Amino acid sequence: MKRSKAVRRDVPLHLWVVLARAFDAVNRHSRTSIARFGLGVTEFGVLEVLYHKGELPVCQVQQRILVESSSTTYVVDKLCDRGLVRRRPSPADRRVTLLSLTAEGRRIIERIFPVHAETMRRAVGALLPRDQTRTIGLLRTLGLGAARRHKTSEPTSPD
Amino acid sequence: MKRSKAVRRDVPLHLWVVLARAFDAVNRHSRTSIARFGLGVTEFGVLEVLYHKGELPVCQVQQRILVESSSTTYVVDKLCDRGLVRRRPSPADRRVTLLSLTAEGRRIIERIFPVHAETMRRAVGALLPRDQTRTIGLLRTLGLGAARRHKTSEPTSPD
DNA sequence: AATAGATATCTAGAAATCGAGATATTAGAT
DNA sequence: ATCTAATATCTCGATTTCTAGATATCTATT
Repeated sequence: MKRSKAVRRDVPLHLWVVLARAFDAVNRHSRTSIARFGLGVTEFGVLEVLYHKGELPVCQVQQRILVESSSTTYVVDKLCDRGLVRRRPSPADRRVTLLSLTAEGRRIIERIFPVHAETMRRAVGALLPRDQTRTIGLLRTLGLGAARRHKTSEPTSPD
Repeated sequence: MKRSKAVRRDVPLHLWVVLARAFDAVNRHSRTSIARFGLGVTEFGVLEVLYHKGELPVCQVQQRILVESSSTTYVVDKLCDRGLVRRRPSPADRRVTLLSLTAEGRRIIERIFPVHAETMRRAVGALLPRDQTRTIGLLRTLGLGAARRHKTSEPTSPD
């Protein structure tokens, strides 16, 4: 399969294209898998992080599920309505709201998580374990670098 | 920086998390950069692919911009309204609609693309060129494998 | 040529996500 | 103490994207 001349030569741009494609391909597994359980990816993300980390401020959940704060509010609202998540004001800092799983929420994520995890293990199974580990290292550098660059270029001028 | 025990041990799941984070971090550069020009990422994607590949059927554009067909229709509508893209029926196959840039569309993407490309090169600049090439290879394998697995598991039963 | 299945595009309505900004609170500097 | 900047959460309205399915056309098989 050929690449266009522009991209074949331009390694950084090619990397960006391939990153987007790989994410999309794996993400489709995630979406389909989670949809089986009547949840959206973001809803699942909230349940999952509370399951593994315990009670957390909204802002910390937000950082982990990779959406904007207003979207977080929206999803948490839905989960509260469905009785899977509970809000309570933080005693330490009156700006923050703490989130935790209800008994029902815990029951559900405990049942769902292992099944979904297995799906995702298969989704990335085209890479050998050794290459998976390599890729983790490379993507961590890439991701952290991109995040840092974005943060430092935001307050100042665009270009 | 530590990882939770569950993920630290579970290499495939960790890979999925890191992939999502890396994509998100780089994607923010893309979004911010493209927003400067008063376009959405998907709109930019359409202009870009028509710019580099010339006239194309809607379905081929769709595959490259990684959204569903109905979303493609939506974005193309907007670009046509703005006079940047033109539709015409394919003479060869009466199901397909061919898309191409108008003079105005070409003018805009010609001006925008180099600027955006440079932003994206910087966005992935945390990796050395050598590591960028390595990552491309690994992500290609990962992405193609995931796409194949998803395709073959879709028509049959979920699990 | 007739039918069944695949493909291409689009419609309609619902759902997810974003951006800007309001509000309250905390932290830091003077 | 006071003032300013930063942080946390939420509201509102607009935009984007999805899912499901309608329609038309094409392909392949019988």
